Amino acid sequence: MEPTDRKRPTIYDVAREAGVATSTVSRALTNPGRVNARTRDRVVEVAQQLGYRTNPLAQALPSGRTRTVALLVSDVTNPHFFGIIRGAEQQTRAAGCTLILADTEESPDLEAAHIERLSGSVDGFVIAASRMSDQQIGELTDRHRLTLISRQVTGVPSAIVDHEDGTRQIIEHLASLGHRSVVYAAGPRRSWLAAKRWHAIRAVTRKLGLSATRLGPFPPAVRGGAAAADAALGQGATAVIAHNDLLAIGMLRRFTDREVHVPRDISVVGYDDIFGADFCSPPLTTLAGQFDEAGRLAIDLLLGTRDGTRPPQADNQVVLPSHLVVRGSTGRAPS
Amino acid sequence: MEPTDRKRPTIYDVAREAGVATSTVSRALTNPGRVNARTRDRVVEVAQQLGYRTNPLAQALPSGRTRTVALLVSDVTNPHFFGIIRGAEQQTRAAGCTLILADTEESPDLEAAHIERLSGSVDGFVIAASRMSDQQIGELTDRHRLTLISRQVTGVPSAIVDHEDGTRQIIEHLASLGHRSVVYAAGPRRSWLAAKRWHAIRAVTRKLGLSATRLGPFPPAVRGGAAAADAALGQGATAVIAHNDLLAIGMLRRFTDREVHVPRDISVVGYDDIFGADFCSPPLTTLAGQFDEAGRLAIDLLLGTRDGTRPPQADNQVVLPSHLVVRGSTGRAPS
DNA sequence: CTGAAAGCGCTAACAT
DNA sequence: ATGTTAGCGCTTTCAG
Repeated sequence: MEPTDRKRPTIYDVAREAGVATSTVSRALTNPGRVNARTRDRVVEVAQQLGYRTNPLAQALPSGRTRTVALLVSDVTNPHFFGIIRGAEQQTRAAGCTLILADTEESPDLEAAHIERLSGSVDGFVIAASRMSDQQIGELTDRHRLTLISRQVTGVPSAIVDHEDGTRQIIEHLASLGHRSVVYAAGPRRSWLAAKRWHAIRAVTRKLGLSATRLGPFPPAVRGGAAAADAALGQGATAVIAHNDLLAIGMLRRFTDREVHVPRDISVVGYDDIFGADFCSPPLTTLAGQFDEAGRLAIDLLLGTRDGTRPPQADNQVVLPSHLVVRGSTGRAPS
Repeated sequence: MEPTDRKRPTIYDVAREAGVATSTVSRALTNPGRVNARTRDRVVEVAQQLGYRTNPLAQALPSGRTRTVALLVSDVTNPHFFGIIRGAEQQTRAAGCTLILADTEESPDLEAAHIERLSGSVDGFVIAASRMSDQQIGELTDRHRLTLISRQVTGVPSAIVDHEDGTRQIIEHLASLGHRSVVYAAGPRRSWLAAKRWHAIRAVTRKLGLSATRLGPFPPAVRGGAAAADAALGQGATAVIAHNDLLAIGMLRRFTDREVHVPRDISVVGYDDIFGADFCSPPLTTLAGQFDEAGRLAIDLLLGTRDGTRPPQADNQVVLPSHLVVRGSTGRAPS
């Protein structure tokens, strides 16, 4: 009976106890099949009874594989990212890896800084709603493994929720209620999504013979809603599409304050179907998508662990379906 | 001009280029002051121009310091943790460290599993709203560095928001509105907070001559609200204190469905002042606390980086102030 | 199939 | 103040 060592046992301890070389222990533990079944069993058993735990750092140093991935989000307190975070966390864990979460505070520089800092400690990056330019992202790709969420860049794997078809659903819904024009309360200037959404709105409205106006940009947060609401009112809008639910909720509040009745006087639509969209007043009509699935997919794409059940998309740019959830914030256009 | 090496430069490259030993480079970079100012400058400059980045893994292996901490939360999608997560993330970054986020899904076993898995890759753990028993936590403390949020265990550093004084504020508010009895819609059985809150409610109601009833436990989520609301109604309650805002919001919705008018027929109070508490219908009266500060403090306590401006508390058990935010969900007791 | 030995990039005594 | 020299715990050729 040896004295109970305070430190964790290493492969040396296991090797000695099992009467084999450390290399055999290493193989038995990480590469079974390349070692005799009997020896492997012995090693595993000894490791087990010694309470051996592999040291992830020591493992990562020679191999270069850290079994860790980083998820960068532009704002951890934005409920929009919940689904993404949870999905990514689950899938990372399922792959036996660890997730590092970093908040980039809507700043492309902070994004780059985080990547710089973490490179070397992680196997790859998932960037949600990146604020970097296509070029910056392109340069990063040949230096690091990375996948994108809610952003598409040629040659970079990504998972997004279908904004084009979704926008069509929104516009058709408004048109069916008799609205002849829509106003878009835009998100940040650097936001790829904001540009895409506006683009889609223009395309669909044109096709259906509606008119579209863009206002903003506004901060994609509840506090951005007041200015957006006022601007929309100033335009005499009958229907406004907010860049996201946060902004939409902020607008709802402002309308209430100004005694503008939604949806009697004006209809409001958001994007994302975040936590709260169903219990704000009135409940928000919004475009829902499976963001948790996007989080999972992004990890799969990064780790190369996608199961075969899904057909591989061209260029690994996955587009997830979206659907409009109609609630109380949209109604017939005022006559 | 050397060929542009594809791999990152190491201290060996820097040492060679600067004409010093690797140990000097190491010191110059991590322990300036223990090296001649001139040599240090040279080393730093060479490192800079070579684009040298220290490899965190290699640094962690011999030193044992990973400069990484893990934050365990019971549910990443619960807005209650936003502030905590953001605060912890900020403070971790400020200390030059990295934060790992793990979701424990309300399970004490998953908590333990995460700790087991991450031990060795992190310098310590911050556990928010731990579901583990005092004993389990106690055992962990002599194996790992750890601090607690929203939980107190003797001998373990922690940061909590004052629930006792907060509960007093809640009860006095209700009493001032003429309520003579309160119902507590309890959280999970394993929740330390749920026990504490009920304890505080009993103490304060007794002192003020009100009566108190406990219902539940209910899942601390919006979906738990229906059952809680029905139970409260069954008790003929005039005022109900929900375990947290999620549950309170769920109750609000159920009351609306059942055409029970809040606050005319029944008053509702929550805890935490989460995202959404101000725009649900009616807006929720709730106990607010600085959870981002709790997150920051927990990291400080863990890393030993607390600035001296705050007086050290006994046993490092910090209690943050709380205050009641009165909104539309509370009103005079029905007569 | 297994063992010996050389690192991975950095730190930390111990010398000088 | 700086250089020398062992490691940290694990992986991975390369032999056998």
